[in-house]
Amino acid sequence: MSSSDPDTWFRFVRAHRCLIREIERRLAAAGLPAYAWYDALWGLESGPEGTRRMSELADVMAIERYNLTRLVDRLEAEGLVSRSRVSDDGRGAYAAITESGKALRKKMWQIYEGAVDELFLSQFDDKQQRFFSDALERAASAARASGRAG
Amino acid sequence: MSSSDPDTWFRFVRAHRCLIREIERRLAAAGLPAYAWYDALWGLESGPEGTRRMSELADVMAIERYNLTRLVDRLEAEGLVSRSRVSDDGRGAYAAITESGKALRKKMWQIYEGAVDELFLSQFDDKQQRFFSDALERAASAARASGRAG
DNA sequence: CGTATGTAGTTGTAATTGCAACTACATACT
DNA sequence: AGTATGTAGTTGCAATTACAACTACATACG
Repeated sequence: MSSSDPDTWFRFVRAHRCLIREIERRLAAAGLPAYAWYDALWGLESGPEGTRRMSELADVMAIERYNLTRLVDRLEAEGLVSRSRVSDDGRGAYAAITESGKALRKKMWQIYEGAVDELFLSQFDDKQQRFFSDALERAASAARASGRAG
Repeated sequence: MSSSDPDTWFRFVRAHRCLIREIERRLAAAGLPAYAWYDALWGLESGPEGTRRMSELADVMAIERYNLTRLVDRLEAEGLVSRSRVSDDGRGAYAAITESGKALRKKMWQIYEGAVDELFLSQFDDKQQRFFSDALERAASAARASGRAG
């Protein structure tokens, strides 16, 4: 059964927009950069040695590679990230988070986590959160799988 | 309680991105316009007489007004929407969906609904969906309220 | 009435994102 | 080795989105 009540979907989309917007607002109010930067910094810091291949990072962040190229350009220009070559694959590039990048991420996290707790996580109890979390992960894989298949 | 496990949040964001990406991919594959157009068309069609004030539509869609202006410009250029003045408020403008706009929305919905059912709604049973739907709505209002206040 | 302040919508311009094409290298197959 | 095909990453350029400033009108209040 399930299906056929798309209202849950529309609420999902609206909640996402409102939450991101409020998080951006709070970050900006604190003089911090946009959400997307956090995402990239965490994508790196959560990888081995704070380092990932470009394509791997794009995959973790679920964004397109050509967008990542320029995002990393901007982060690198601010000294938050550094690039290097991959030794065994002449095509490849690594991005690594710098100390300065780690410090910024931490600072952003103070604002970001507060907003997520207050506005989002507080709506669920632990059990609901676990269920929800798994369902979302299934949805994401289904979407990825469908995209790869055609 | 709850809180302090932001993983659910990150899965939420990733699921949103993957799903939107896959929906866009399917729409493009069917030669149809982007997701944002659907959103605006439905925002209008779901209003009284298929009409809304610009600011009301922006609010329903949870996007910024200055972005809506140009989105409606594009829709109007394609004959999907028409604009008119508000009689009792000289500042205001209405947007209304046209027959051609309704037809396109319907066509897009065939693709869109299929993707939402298959990839998203199928992850929940009815009860979970109801709970989840309510929690998302609470989160969205909390975010909006917080934005208006501080 | 006349001025101050607020709201609706738009516009100029900068930043970001999306698409298609490109370079450089890797892998597979002859 | 030599050619064909695939992958990683980047770049040019068009489309979209974000921010700040603006026009036009409304509302409040002297």
